[in-house]
Amino acid sequence: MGVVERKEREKELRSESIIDAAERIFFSKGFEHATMNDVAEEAELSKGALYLYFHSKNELCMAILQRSLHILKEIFEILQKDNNLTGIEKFPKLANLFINFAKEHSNHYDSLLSYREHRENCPATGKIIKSIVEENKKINSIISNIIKMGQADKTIKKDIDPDKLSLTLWGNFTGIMPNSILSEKTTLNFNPEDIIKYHFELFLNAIKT
Amino acid sequence: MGVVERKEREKELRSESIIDAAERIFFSKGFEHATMNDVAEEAELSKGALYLYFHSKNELCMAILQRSLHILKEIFEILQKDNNLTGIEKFPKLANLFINFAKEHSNHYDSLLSYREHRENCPATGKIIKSIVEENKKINSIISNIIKMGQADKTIKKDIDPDKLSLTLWGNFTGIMPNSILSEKTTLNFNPEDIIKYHFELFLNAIKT
DNA sequence: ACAAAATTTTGACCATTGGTCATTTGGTGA
DNA sequence: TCACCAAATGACCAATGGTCAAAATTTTGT
Repeated sequence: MGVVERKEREKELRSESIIDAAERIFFSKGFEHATMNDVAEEAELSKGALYLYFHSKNELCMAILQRSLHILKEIFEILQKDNNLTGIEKFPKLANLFINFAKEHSNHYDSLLSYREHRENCPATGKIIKSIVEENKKINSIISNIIKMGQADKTIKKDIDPDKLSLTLWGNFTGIMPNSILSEKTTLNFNPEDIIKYHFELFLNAIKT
Repeated sequence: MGVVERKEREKELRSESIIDAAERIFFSKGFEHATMNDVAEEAELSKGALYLYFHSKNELCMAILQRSLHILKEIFEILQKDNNLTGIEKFPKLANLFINFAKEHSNHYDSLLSYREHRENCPATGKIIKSIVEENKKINSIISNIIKMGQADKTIKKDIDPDKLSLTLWGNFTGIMPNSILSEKTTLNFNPEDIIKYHFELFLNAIKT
């Protein structure tokens, strides 16, 4: 009698399908202009039902963010597992992968940047926030591991702190690119891609043996 | 008969006093929870009047952001003008100044990070946005100049691109620190300060002659 | 000094929307 | 068939960003 189990599964599915709907709506109309009614309609549910699965519009947004982190993590994971590259060779690949992610999943990339915007109302104890923190940890640990591999294969300096460098890079990813939005490309006509690559180039010189 | 001039001046003053009020309200209640009525009351005006000076709540927020950039620019400017330091010596000072700014003007610092959030509804042709772009340009040019000075006094490598490096650093400032919020300090117990300093340390090694 | 004209300010009003909850629906087990 | 319960509904509410016709205030012309 797996009724309970089935119901649980169905609840999970419904939850996912709401996030699917939210992605379609938020990504097409933009978070601000999308209403919960829109999402409800797209999910073929009533508005009230949404609130059985998510506490607020913001939390729904955080669920999307969680997916974004997950996608990115999967991408980095492939690089981490690649045995044909040395640590230092993997290093600039991180930049490429991130830039590609930003291009190919531009909506999900955007959702990453809206973290501060939507974090507020979501309880830190909630499943979604916990999951986000978890994915974030994993991403940092992947980057950190790649650096450690480089130290093991002697292509990266021993005195580099992998954890600190990992956080530094992650900060860059989420800082440099959106910043290029601020400068409106009027200042200089470098695109964010150039800047990230340049950044990695400098770092490369600083860390390679 | 300087009536027109006087009126213009008064309009400017009123506009500034509205921004003053908005800062007090937004900084104490938070942007989301502050209402235009709150601001109006604080500014001793009716709500309708606010809209004679600012197109929207978001634009009012951008006016605060403009002030934030201005403050930061002034701070960097002092460093730029210091004749007792070499270029490379000024370099890590940038990090310190920014960290101090974030600490001492934490509300204004926060407002910087909300750029993406509030940019949307503001017309790019508006005075405020133009002013923001202007301040941003100046900040980048100050950083860039400091690097050039370092190249002139031979303390920084000639083959470093000052503009690119400037953008890279600016991206860091606005990326690493907020990112530490995301990681909720659970991952590792480095504070953002450590990370920014570490970042600069690495860069220092990459750029010094 | 006064009134017409122009400018600035007001605040009641509107439309929208995030979120709630009493009620209904529909599947489950006996 | 019926009692039970979780899931879903959608009318409803409160809050608020923004509007605009009317009022208040200031300036101008005589």
